[in-house]
Amino acid sequence: MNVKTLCLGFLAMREATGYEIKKEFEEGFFSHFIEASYGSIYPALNQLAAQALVTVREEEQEGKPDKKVYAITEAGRAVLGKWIAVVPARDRYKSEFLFEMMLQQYLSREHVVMAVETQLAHLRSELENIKHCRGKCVDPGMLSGGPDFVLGYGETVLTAAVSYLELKLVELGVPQAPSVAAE
Amino acid sequence: MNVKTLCLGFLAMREATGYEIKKEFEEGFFSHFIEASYGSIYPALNQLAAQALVTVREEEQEGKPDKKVYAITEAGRAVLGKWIAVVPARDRYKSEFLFEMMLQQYLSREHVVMAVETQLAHLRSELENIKHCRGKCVDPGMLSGGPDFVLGYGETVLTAAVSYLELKLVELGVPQAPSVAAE
DNA sequence: GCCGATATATATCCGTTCGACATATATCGG
DNA sequence: CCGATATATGTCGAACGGATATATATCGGC
Repeated sequence: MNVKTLCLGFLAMREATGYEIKKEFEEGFFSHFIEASYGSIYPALNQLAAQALVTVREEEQEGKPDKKVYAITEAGRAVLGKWIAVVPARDRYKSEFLFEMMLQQYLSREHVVMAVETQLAHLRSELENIKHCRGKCVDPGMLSGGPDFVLGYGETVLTAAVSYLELKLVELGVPQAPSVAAE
Repeated sequence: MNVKTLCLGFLAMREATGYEIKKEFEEGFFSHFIEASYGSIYPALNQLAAQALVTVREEEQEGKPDKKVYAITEAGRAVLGKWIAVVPARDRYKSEFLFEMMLQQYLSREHVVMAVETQLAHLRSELENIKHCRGKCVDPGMLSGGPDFVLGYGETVLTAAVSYLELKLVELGVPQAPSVAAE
């Protein structure tokens, strides 16, 4: 599933600029399971426009740089249906944290504790983000099933991970869960 | 955390060939949170050897291709400690499955059910793999903390995901969980 | 008041990495 | 006997990530 498909999929929900897409891939509904850099988003949008799967509308702004707003076309919606109707590939998961934990014997106890606490902070901030996304989700005529399903999945998995690490911190002899504010 | 570090980290546990490293990244202890292709593993091993962080021993075999067995050096263990003693970066997670679920409205109900069942099969096979790894883990003088911690983390997260999807399948009106043999 | 940091916005560059392919041999099942 | 699978190393092109460049406006701190 390449960046072109990801951008087209996002534009199927609402029109946006390249900058906004990147931001939403970092903070929005898609942030838990999608990653893409400017270096791949901007070329992808150009290609989509060249194939007439999206339209571009240049808007001049005062005090801010001009922007190019991309919107999906009917042809775009049609090919999107084809591009995503494939047997989903295995999830891909990479974790520096677990790699370090695997090689604990090469690290000091202090570093291990720090790494676990860092990971906990990351997981908790993602959980916060999901709650925030749920808040945005209720009012608009939002496609109900999709986001709900996806946010629930993320919430379930992250909550389980947090519980596991909190337990492990106790086993490591760390006083108490330093509350949510320990970012 | 680049492929060079990953290979060095693996070789810190036992000596191996490039082929074996790739296999273990797919099936072994590291498989749940590490990915690397031949196209990056073989060049990485050559670089590690050039820096004298690993040694190479060429072994001729009958009926099989010759192999190059890589083993970490003392210098290698020293730099490994430095390379992994960094604040771990955020986990990276990409999921075609969740992307498709987000865009359910562009898919048929049959496809959604198929996608969920495929995902369930993937998760269950990973869980099986973890159990299998635990089996291998007990007897050798294996570094106890590391693998245990990591396998437990994976087990926790995967189990939570499986439960969530089983529930969603019922909500989708799919008769019954088609047992573990539904790969 | 000015200086640095942050936000908005697009774009390109280089290095890393992936996925597919090439090569070679041996075994196993239909 | 033929194709698939396993062992083993390696390369190549395309995709991709991370950093940087460019331009402007605002906001907070000293």
